[in-house]
Amino acid sequence: MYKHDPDLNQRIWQVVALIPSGKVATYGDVAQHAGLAKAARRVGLALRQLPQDSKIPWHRVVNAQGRISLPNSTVSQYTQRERLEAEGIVFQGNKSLDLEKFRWEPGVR
DNA sequence: ACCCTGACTTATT
DNA sequence: CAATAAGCCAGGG
Repeated sequence: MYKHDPDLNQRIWQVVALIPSGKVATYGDVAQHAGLAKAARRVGLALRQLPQDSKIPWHRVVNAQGRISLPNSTVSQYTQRERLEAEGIVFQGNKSLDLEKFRWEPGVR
């Protein structure tokens, strides 16, 4: 898609900003939509660089297993789960969510 | 250019 | 379902 990378983070954040409330996307999905098909890890970095006062819904990004990919015992981890549940996302087994049901897919995969 | 790291992923045990 | 191993890609030292 893009031949240049003016700012990879911005592209990634822009994609994340498209995820609607009540839905989630995997790092892989975001990467693909940003034109980085196999660089899911890069997405994680971008989110980590995201300022806390940002309006980007970073909490709507989870891993391919439908689990929060933030290190345990971190505040952000709680924050993410709280926000997701507040949007109607339900966790099963108290740790993973149903991707089949909440995954956001504007295009194909 | 080389090596290590990581909010990842998929396949295998 | 949890633990491992092997891929993958971009950053940073």
